[in-house]
Amino acid sequence: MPKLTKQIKALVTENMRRVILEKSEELIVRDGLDQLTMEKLAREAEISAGSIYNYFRNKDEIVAAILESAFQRLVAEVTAIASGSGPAAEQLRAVAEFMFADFHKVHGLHEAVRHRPPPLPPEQFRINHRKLVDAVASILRRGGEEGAFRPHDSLAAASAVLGFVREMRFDPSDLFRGG
Amino acid sequence: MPKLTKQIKALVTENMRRVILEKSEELIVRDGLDQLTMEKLAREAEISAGSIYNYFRNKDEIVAAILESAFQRLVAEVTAIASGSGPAAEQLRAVAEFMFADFHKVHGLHEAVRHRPPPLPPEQFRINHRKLVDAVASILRRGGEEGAFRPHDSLAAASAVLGFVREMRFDPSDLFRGG
Amino acid sequence: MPKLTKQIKALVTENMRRVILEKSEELIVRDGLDQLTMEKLAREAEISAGSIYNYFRNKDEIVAAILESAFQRLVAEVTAIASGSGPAAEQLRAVAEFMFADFHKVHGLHEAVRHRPPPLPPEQFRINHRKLVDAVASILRRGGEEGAFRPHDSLAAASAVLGFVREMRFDPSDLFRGG
Amino acid sequence: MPKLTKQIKALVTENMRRVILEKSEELIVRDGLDQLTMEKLAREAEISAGSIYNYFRNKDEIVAAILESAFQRLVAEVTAIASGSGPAAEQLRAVAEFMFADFHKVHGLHEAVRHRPPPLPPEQFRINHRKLVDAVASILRRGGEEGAFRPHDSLAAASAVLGFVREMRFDPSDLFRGG
DNA sequence: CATGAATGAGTTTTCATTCAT
DNA sequence: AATGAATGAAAACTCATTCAT
Repeated sequence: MPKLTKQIKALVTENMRRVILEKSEELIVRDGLDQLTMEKLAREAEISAGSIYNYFRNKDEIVAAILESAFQRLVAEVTAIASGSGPAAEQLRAVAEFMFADFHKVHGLHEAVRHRPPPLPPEQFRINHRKLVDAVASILRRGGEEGAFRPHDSLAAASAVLGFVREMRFDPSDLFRGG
Repeated sequence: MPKLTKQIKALVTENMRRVILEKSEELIVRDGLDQLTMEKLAREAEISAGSIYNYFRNKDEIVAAILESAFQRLVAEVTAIASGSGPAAEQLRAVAEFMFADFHKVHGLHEAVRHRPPPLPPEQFRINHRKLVDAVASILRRGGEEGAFRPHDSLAAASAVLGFVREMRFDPSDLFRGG
Repeated sequence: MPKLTKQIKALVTENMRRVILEKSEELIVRDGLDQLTMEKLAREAEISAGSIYNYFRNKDEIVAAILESAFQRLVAEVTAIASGSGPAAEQLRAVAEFMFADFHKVHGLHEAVRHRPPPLPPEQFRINHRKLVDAVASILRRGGEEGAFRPHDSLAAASAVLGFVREMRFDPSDLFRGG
Repeated sequence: MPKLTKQIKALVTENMRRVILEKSEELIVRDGLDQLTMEKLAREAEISAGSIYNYFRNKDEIVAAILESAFQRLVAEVTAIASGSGPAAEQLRAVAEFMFADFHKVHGLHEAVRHRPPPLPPEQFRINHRKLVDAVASILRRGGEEGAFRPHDSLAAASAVLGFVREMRFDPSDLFRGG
């Protein structure tokens, strides 16, 4: 029993953490980081403000966890696409489509958080970002070999692709109108 | 005398505004918008916190002024490059180089401010951003005519270029290493 | 338990609100509204300044609550006297006595607050004030019927009575010395 | 010349003081005491904020001077009426009419100022107020002798009269409608 | 004397975090 | 663990008063 109880407790705890993170992310994406108060988060997660501190040491830890998880989600998805089969051009389109929906959020989160003392561990960010670039680069490289893309520096091109997608969110409606 | 005095005062005032804006920008770029306190700004500008209010109605007005001025600086420079003579490819490189140094700051400012209530007038931002895209697009278009660039949708391509430059700042050191 | 706990909490909360209001009123009456700071009030109520905001949204809400409650107290008492039995002359004396002690405070509060933006809802004030005038007028009317008072316009006379009492506080010691 | 110059200067100074007082009074009556800032007053009096301090030691001194002067105006007028000829009943009506217009202002000022540290010299206020009561009382007394008024305690009655007039301003429109 | 920018103390309000229950 | 009131450290902004020019 004690063992089982412990496991259950761990599950409940993990679930609680997840709920808190999800609500936080939702609120940050919707209203911005500086509009996120512990009270608001507590209300949204349907617990008390004090209880949050049973699951996270402080607010910064929550934000860090969100960033990490959101970025990992993105990296995982893009990596999965890249390691699938099919023509590189198709994969690139798939990546763009997914990122267009999700990258926005992830990078919005990161921007929101870039300048906080202490700056959230940039190392982790670097690693994740590099994985992302690498995944896209691998698609581009393969596309080059397939003859689908012109010769290029695939890392630089990957950055261009990522940057392009990010740029879209500023005003997608204005673009693609010919010119 | 009164006339002269008035002119001098106006100069001093204008200078004070400039100093405050410069210091604010510096601090925001360095530490982020939510780390900018009036006290800190006052210390940096070597005046008292209360004095700032002789030059700006409130904090938001300062931020708005910074954004506007920084963006205008960027737009002005890029537009100047675009309207110069010389091969499009050269101009594009010049734009990229300038933006690589400056865009970072400008867009960092904007990101820092994007989620704040009340959001700085987005209309003005749209207008400036559009000017930027247009300037780059005009270079690309001319480059197309010159045969330097492949056929493309120049507005979309301009976005890609801008996005590319923006992306660089995440980790420029990692890129351009071949691939 | 939760139910009981909730009830107790509600009681404690209500008590806290009452304490805050009482102290505020005391301070306003003693030192005037513009001498009432949240810090001073907190000290007096033996809590922290921040805690007050658990019970009232802001300072204005406190002032409004005080005014409303103080005026209602007065109106209730005077109405009670007026609706009792006994000769009108006696009632009038009772009203005057009570008001002499209390009206001072109530109107002091109102005076203190009359010129503040935003002015507390004047409609509520009008309603309360009218109830007061009506209560006194009813006494006077009955006194007229009883032959205790000369014929008069009872609303106007009620105003005179109220005004008389109010005037007293300026210098009660000087009056009633014959003349 | 020095003598003449000195006189002229004195006149100018006196005029300046008058202007400042008039504007202050105007602003206090219109917006309330706590809305009166030195900057606002300076703007209204068409001088600079700093200059005011050449004519008054500080803000409190201005307020005190206003009160004194306003009250004296009232006392002077009422005393003049009381010492005139004509039936007491007429005089009483004249007093009421004048006060209805002016008392409001004067007492509004006093209320606005009653609770300030240091409390403006209450002694002066007492003296003025007593003069006012006396003037009205003298009318009432003479009216008694003339047989126009019933026998009464004239000091107390004077207070009633003054209070009645003061009361009017709360809601004159509602009164005198019969009852 | 006039000016008006500079000051700095003071005020309201917010919010992450703690802790008694 | 859960709760939610208490705290206290900011933060933005105001304003009477001073003082160099």
